[in-house]
Amino acid sequence: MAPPLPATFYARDALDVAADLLGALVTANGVTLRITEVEAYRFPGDTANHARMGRTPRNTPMWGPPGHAYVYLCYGLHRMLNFVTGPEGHPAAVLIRGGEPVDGIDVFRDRRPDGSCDGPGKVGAALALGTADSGLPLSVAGPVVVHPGPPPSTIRRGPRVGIDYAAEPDRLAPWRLADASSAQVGRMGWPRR
DNA sequence: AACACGATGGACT
DNA sequence: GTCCATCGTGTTA
Repeated sequence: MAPPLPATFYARDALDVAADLLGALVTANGVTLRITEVEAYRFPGDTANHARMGRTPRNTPMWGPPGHAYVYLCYGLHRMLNFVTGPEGHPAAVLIRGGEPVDGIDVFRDRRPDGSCDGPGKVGAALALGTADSGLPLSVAGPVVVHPGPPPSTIRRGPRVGIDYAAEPDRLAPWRLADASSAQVGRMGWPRR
């Protein structure tokens, strides 16, 4: 198998990294997903970014070097997986919003009985992630690893979802990207095809 | 110390 | 479409 994506892969603008992550393979706790949907959270000037108010205990991994996981608890229930991007001290990240299971299907089926993995909370569940995984590197053997994978033939772009608190123009910025031909993509919020 | 709320998902009308 | 579970986190006092 090809080596994991190196830290230099992540050391770029989050939007560029997001596009190149579509098709990549993320492995954790016995399941591998081919990434089908992502969202970029940029810096500076992105009022949807968790780091918009500065450094806090939760978002500390975002301020560290690229190529690390940022996992946080949402609504007290869902663990959301992000990949830290950009140089150290630049708190940007890509949220992994969907994936197709390509390995560990039996385990995946135990965690996602209906087979769907078309939302960030579902990705966290499918990979059995916890906040203890926040800050771990992605480019070396460990609990969470990312390998290159076959890119989509067509990328769909639309505004990010669940960020009504953000100011214009961030709220409408088309920084949500997906494999246009995958079924493991959230249905809501896309512009007309 | 109190409090409001969320980068959601599942159930239900 | 609506409702709401569930709790860590950040902000405010």
